[in-house]
Order: sequence, then structure tokens, then C-alpha cells
Amino acid sequence: MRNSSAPRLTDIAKRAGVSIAAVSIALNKSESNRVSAERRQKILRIAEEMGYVPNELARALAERRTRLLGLVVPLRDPIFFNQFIAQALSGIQSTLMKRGYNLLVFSPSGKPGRATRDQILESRFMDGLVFINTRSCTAGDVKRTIEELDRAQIKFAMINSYYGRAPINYVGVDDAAIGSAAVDYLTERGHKRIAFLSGSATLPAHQQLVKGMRRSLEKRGLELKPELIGCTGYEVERAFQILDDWFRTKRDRPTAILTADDQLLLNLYDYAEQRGLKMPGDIAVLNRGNSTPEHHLRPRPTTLVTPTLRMGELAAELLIDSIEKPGTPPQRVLLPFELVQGATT
Amino acid sequence: MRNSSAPRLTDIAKRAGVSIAAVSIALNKSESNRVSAERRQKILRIAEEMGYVPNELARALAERRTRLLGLVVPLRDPIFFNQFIAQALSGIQSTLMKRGYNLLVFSPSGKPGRATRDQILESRFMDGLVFINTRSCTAGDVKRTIEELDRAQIKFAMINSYYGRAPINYVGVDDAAIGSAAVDYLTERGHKRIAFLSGSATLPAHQQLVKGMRRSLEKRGLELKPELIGCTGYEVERAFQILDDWFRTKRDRPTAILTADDQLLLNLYDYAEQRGLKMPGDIAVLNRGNSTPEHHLRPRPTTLVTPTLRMGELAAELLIDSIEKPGTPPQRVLLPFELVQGATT
DNA sequence: GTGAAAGCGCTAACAG
DNA sequence: CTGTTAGCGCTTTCAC
Repeated sequence: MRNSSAPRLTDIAKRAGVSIAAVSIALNKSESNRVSAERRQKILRIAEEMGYVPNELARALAERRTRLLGLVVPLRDPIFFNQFIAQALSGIQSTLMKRGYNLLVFSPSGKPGRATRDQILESRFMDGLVFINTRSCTAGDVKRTIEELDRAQIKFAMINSYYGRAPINYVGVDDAAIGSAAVDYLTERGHKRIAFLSGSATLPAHQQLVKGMRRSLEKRGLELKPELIGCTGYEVERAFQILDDWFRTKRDRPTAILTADDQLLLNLYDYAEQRGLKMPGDIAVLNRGNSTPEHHLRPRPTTLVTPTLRMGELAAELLIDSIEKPGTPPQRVLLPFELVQGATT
Repeated sequence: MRNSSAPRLTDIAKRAGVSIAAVSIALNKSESNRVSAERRQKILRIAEEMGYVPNELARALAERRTRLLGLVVPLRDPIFFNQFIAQALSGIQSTLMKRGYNLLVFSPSGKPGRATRDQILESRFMDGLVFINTRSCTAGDVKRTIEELDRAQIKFAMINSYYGRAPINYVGVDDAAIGSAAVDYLTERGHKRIAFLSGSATLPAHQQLVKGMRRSLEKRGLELKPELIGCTGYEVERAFQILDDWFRTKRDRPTAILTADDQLLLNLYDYAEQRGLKMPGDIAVLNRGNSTPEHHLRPRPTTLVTPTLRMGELAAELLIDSIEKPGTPPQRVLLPFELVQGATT
């Protein structure tokens, strides 16, 4: 904290010969007539002279509002390394800046016996929370989280991977539509044996993608073969095993792969490099993910881009609306995705 | 904020039939004998039953301590996209977690008329600041920042690019040593015409790198030719111009390049790809930077790796020490770097 | 228009 | 050991 001898409202009040209330009003409510113009001038001048800066902590306690939003990202890995999160965060920050809020990134499991994560959530430091679901969030996890937050009456907005029915502030993409679009795109290019490389079958996004793929495949009399759905558990060895299974057998070898996220795409690139597999010669690759991390991948991957930055912006927007206008009903927004043509298809 | 009907110390005190002070002590000072064991038990039980969670805001106001640290990153671009910052942040978070602090990422220039950045810095929301200097910080900027912070008596720790003499908490690398090591490495491999691709000559890191390079070159009777120092201003076009200048003229063409950071390295890769330049065949490349973003660059760049994560950890450590133990003298730490052999040299 | 006073919820010094 | 009291600095009734 700053030097504790900082000037307070009291100090200004004394110097100006007015009440502390007058100072508070003069400084904060520029509209109000409760203080006369001349008085206000004098107060403002003195505050300026003394270098007054309000103590936001005291203000927050009195107003019951901190203008601080918390960020929750259930992920083991350092969250800042993750490009998806980095983009969402940038979007969030951009909105917060516009609307005068700040972001509190808390450190889960702080000192033993104090400030555990859940305590922090409820500790009144934040006006609300932004939740970014990650690949470690199953549908059940998400559901439980929502129930807890509702019970604690904490305002929040969620990003990514919620397909439940609870009325919450949510921003995501329609993964079923993405799966469907992926199949449309690939079948139009003559692919019939399409594989799906995913992290885990328990993830909501996985389920939606599969659903969408099936929908589109069936429309064409094709099917998504169970053996062409591979779940790596986000382990490289497992990814390589799966890919070996697919490519070592000549029969029924897939001609195209949809990767469920950037990390799986990178695994695939590593595999292709190591095994001498050419893209798109030996295998066509389509990715669902962000575009940033791929700038320097060669060949450039064809990607169904999720608008992650925008998701962050919007989620923050919804959250702040629901904080500032208490009546506002929760909104669920599904953002459109975009196909960015690369050299892997 | 959370539901405002949350139980307070008063509520527990009433229910337990004790004073509010007793409750506070029972809950917070497990060591103290000021409250008897049985009473403590009773109080703890009741607090548990009522689902008591302390209001950190009120606590902070009374204790004059928030356990919140602020992050300042002077950079126009979205800071979370930057791998250097992502790594430093991860390090910072890791320390904060261990020591029970949280991180406040504020949004510069909030609502007009209120909460400008500087005000937030002094608004008592934070116990201290972590400053990450970036490529937009000249020596003068940094110096001014330090003066301001000192004047406002704000505790802080700085990361990166400070070579001044002020006694502050600082963690960085010795860029002169890096420049020197780069030259040693390249000359040992027979290179004599070594170029330096940098962002701007006004950056402290630039100056140190040049100093180190010169030192090592002169020891060998070589020199760093002024025309082989290129400053891109972090603009791609300018980078290409400079590289064209170097490579279009056959005479005095450099045989090796040291890039001052990851972004310049990427510019160089783009250039090499576009002009059909082979690394290391046509040009040897050595980079100063992080290793993460390069995982999927081909060929893999040889890199003098700065331990950015560790820098974040340590800076946070120093800052918290200086907050918690007021007498602690500021420390300046220069971390060692490491050479990671790639395929570009 | 203006000021006094009552909180916001907690900590800590002080008196028993 | 225990309770009372005085803040922390600000906002906001509520009388005048």
C-alpha cells in the first residue's frame, strides 16, 4: 500500500472549512446541486493542491462495489501460456477498460488455512467473475460450478463449452455447427473417411463436434467410424499411438482429420514431421481453434476459427451489464466461426 | 459482490454469546491464548455452521493491507499475446500462489474522470506493483517511472531492461554478457561478419547487447560494423528493407545474425521464407529470447534463452519480501542465460 | 444548500 | 482470558 500519510477527505474538509460530506459530493457527484458552485470550485482546487486520490478500498467498503472482476480458469497448466486463454483475456481486458473495471487473477489455493479459492470467490473483493471453461471441464464440472455460484449469489459470465440449459450469461460457439461445417468442407473435396482427433470424449465440445459431424455425414450416407475417433487425453504418446493405428493400417486409412483444438493440431504436426507424413498429400488436415499460434506453422493449417477475443469481450460485457443493471436477464450468445483456408486441405 | 446478507463477525458473536473481538481472534489468530480453547471451539463451530466467510475488503481497510499486487506492463499490444510476458506472468502467479497474494491486472485509462491508471496505482488497492519493462521502455522512461514510484512510496519490483543505478528490486539478465556470448559462439564457428537485428537503438537491452558484442569482437580484432546494426522499429517493412540491404549486396554480406528478441526472429524467418534464404546455409541465426514460441519453428532456432519464468518468480519474491519485512534492502538480481542449440547455426 | 452522524465489516489497542 | 472502544476512509441518509 501507499504511504499512509495520504490526504483524506477529512483533510480537505478541514482545509476548505466545510464538512466531509460536502467534499465527497463535490468530488464525486458533478451533477448534484447539493453543494454550491463556488464551494465546489474551492474544494476541487484544494483537493488538487493536496494531491488527493480517493482510497478505493474505503469507497468499495461503503459502496459495496469494487469494480473488480475475478477471473477463473480451471486449468493445471500455467494459464497464460495458452493462446486460447490469452485471446479471451485480451478481449475481457478490452471491455473492462472501456467500462472502468479491473481484473483480479487469483491464485488458487493460497496460504493454507486462509484464502482458499472458494473463500476468495466469496470474499467480497470482486463484483463478479468471468469463467473460462477449458479442456479440463466436463459437463458435470460446469454444471456444479454454476449451481455453486448461483447458490452463493455471485454474478458471473461463462466462456466456452456450456451446452446445458441453465439461464446464465454465456458466450461460446456452436460446436455442432463447426463439426458439421468441417464435414461439409471435407466431403465436398472428396473425402469419405474422416477421422476426428480429440482430447477426451467427456468434453462438451467433443460431444457437440461429433454430433455435428454425424449429422452431416449421415446426410450423405456416410458415417463417423468409432475407430476413427481418437482421444489422446492430451498426452503426446497416446496421440502418436492413435495416429499410428490410423496410418499403419493401409485399409480404412483416413484421408482427412479434424483436430478438436490447437494442441491436438500441434501433436499432429509433430507426428507428421517425425513419420514423414505430408499434408495435404498423405492426409488432409482441418483444425478447430485459434489462428494466432499457427502463424508460423508450415504448411499453414486450414482452420475453423473460433472468435475467442470477441468471446472475451462479450462475456465481460454481459457480466458488467448484469452487475450494473440488476434486472437484466442472463444472455446466451453463440458466435459465428470462420473458415480460414490454409495449405493443409 | 456476493449476497449482502452474508453472516458477519457480529452475527457469530451474538450467536456464540461472546464479543466480536473474541470471534475475530478465535478465527484468525490460532496461536493466541486470548481466547480459551473451549470458546474457540464453539466459535469455530458456529462460524462453520453459518458459512462465515470473512469480508476481505473490510479486513483490508482495517489492516491496511490487501494482499493484492498490481501488474504494470507498458505495451500497446494486448499483453497476453506476448510470450515473454506470458512466461513472466506465470512465474509471478506461481510465487503469489505460494505466498497467498493475488494479482490485479488493471486496465489503463478507465472511465474518463475517474480511475485513471496513475490514480489506481495510488488508490490503495494494491500492496505493491510488479513492473515488466517491454520494448517500448527507454532508459529514460524507466528512470522516470522509478522516480514516480519512489515519490509515491509505492513498493515495487521490476523485471527486465534496467541498467541504471537506483537501488530497486530488480530481476533481469546481463544483456552485455549475452551479446558477448553470442559473438563468442559465432566467431568460434568461423563467422567474422556478424549482424545485429534489433528493434530500436534507444532500448537498454539493445545498448547492452551491442556493448557486449563489441567487447568480444574487439578481443578478436574484429568489429561490429555500423551498417550491420539494423533497427526495425518493430515494423515488418523496415525489417525487410534492412535484411534486403544486407543480403542484396554480395560484398560484406553478413554470415551470421543475432536477433535481439523473438519478434525480430520471426520477422527474419518470414523474410527467409519469402526470399528463399536457407538457415544456416545462407545465413547463421542466433536468437536472444524465450524458447516456447519457437517449438514449432523450422529449422529450430539456436537461442540464448532468457529465464523469463524464473524472472517473474523472483521479482514477485523480492516484492513480497520488501512488503512483509519492511527493513529489507532492495535487491538486484541478474539471472544466468542458457544456450539452446538449434539447427540455424 | 449544508453538516452531523450512522454505517460498511473488520482489526487492534486498551481496559478490566 | 475477555469485552469495550476507537478507528480504517468513504458514502449516504437525515435533520437543519
